Amino acid sequence: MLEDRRLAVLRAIVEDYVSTGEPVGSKALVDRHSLGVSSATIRNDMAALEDEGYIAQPHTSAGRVPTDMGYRAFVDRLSGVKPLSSAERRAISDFLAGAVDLDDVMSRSVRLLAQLTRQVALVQYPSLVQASVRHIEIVALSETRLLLVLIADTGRVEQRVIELPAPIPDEALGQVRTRLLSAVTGERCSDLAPVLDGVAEEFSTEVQPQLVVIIATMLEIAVAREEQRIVLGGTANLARYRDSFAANLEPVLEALEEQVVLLRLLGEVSGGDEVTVRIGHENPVEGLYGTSLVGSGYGRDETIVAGLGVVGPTHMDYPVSMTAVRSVAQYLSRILSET
Amino acid sequence: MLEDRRLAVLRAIVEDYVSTGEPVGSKALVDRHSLGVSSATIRNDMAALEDEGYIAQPHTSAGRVPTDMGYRAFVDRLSGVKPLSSAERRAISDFLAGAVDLDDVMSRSVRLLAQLTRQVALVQYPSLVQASVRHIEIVALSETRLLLVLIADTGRVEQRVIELPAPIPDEALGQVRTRLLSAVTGERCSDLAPVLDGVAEEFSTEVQPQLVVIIATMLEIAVAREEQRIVLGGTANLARYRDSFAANLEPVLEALEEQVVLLRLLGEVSGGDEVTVRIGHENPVEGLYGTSLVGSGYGRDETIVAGLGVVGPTHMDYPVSMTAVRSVAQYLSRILSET
DNA sequence: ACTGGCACTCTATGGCCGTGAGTGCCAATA
DNA sequence: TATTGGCACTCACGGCCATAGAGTGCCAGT
Repeated sequence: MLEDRRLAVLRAIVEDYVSTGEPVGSKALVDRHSLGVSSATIRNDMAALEDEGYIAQPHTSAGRVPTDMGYRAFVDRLSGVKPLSSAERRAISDFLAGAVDLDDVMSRSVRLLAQLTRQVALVQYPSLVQASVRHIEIVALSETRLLLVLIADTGRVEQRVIELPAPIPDEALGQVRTRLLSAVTGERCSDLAPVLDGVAEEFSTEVQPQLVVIIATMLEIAVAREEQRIVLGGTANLARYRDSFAANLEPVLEALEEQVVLLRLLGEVSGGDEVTVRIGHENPVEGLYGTSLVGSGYGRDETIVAGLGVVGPTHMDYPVSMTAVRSVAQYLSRILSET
Repeated sequence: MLEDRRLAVLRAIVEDYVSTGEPVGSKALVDRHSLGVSSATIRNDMAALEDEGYIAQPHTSAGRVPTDMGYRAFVDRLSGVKPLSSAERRAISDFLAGAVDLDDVMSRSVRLLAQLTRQVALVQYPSLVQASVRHIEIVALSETRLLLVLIADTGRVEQRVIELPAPIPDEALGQVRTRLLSAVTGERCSDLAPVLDGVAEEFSTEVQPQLVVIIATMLEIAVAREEQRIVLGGTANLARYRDSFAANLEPVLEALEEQVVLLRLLGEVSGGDEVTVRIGHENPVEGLYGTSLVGSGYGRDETIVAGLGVVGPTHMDYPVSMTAVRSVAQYLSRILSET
């Protein structure tokens, strides 16, 4: 009973602070929410909440502001599911309509997510690690240059130009192509190493050095996860904030430029298909202590292949962000599985 | 003589304002530069410069600030060539070292440019319009799905998945592939339409509908596809400014997210291999009235294929930006031509 | 357990004023 | 004629003070 109201107060504080951006006092609280008690009672509750670490005051005689711990409690126990509005449904179906290309899907997704949440959106390209090889293609560009193309069943296409140590005759290249194609088609990208082991030895010693380079490059493309690309959108939304958050955007923008950092962040919140939230100091990156990350994994046929999410100030609208992230992740999974 | 000193004063004002960020007064000017005259003389010159529209004062009894017209004069007639420092040379050669892939070259270039100028850098992918076809590849993904890959001699690789109206037999596909390959290899991308005209009619009526789709897609990739990509880097540099420029980043960030806008801007400054500058209101985009764009085209074998540049506040360091842009454009052209 | 009331604390706001940088003008000068 | 020193004037900025108001904590009463 008492606990219940305290949590209701916390929820009200979070909601008010998120919408106004200013510390919220006891009087304003009872005015805006029908809590059924007087401001004095609220004050007692607020004092208790402050003792427990859920809220804090910027200075004496100012309203209260949620702490990271407060947001955490809000997210874990208080925020209800916010259904999508019809406009949002329409936006998503519009987005579904024009999907042609994987690149296209990615850039549309990131724009959609940024628009729905009015925050910075991140979408990671499907990883090759969990994917299977649908096809490979080897094209001779010149005597000593090859183009190697690898097509995964997620629709992702990777290509790499290979510089050969020596020319390779056309008929030998044809044999190599056939042999490699039959070896890797349908295999998991992560399992290519054992499959390709020993293949070079099947061929004459004249083409072995070239073949070694080709196989090495193929493994590099398939396994090296550092190649992961992330698309970013809605950066301008950061500048919309007029509070202290906008005052030091620098570390945030810096973090957003570091692919490595982003991959690490997304990796941490995209373990499953549930929406995960990192709030303020829960972030492993110093520059992001004032921001929160809402993310989720998405996948193909029940397997998580990549992550997506949004980044914004800790005082973001979590319910909106969480439902948007969840929905887009689901739609994206559906599209991938249909392909 | 008189004209000479007035211009020297203008140059000094621009330089001081760029480095300090604050309106510059007559006294500060004579202190920091050895102009050989007293502050009263400078005041007369400044009044004249103001009459002519080169400088302005934010309010009475404040120092002067260059106008867009002042920057324009500075850029056109006053800024000397600033040679690259050894550290900068080293940065560029380091950048040259690890170039493997076209994607890699692009992302390295943009980072390099952002680092050299400490501003937002843009690099446009080489256009296909001026390029020739080095190779095409048609891969059957399933009965009714093809992957079409086009490799240009700029190193750019475009791919597109094609949904066929009906299956196409393997042997027919082989013929189509051979025919198309011989038709387009070595041709200019912009000249593909006449080359491919009538090719469909050479084949049996059963595969004609499919072939039409394939050819249409190829043309789309090669010609119509103005879907030019632009890589962007150094956005965090925008937030480094502590003056009024940082106060409204929003329109700038918005403009930077609009590929269309960026393409238009870059297109305007990358006509030739000379560095071009758009200052403040010279920009066609309202949100960029407070920014300047320094850009240049780069190319392959004397032909301009794309543009690159930097975006920053009008009070940027033009000499630094201009030399950086020029150098990177030259190095990029060299790399492309070597390929 | 809740409420009304009250004293207290601070921040934010606005007016006031002195300071100083910067200007324009003018008479004197080389 | 171009330059200079001098001088009065303007105006943003920072410090200071008083006031207003929002918000708190506490306590006694129900």
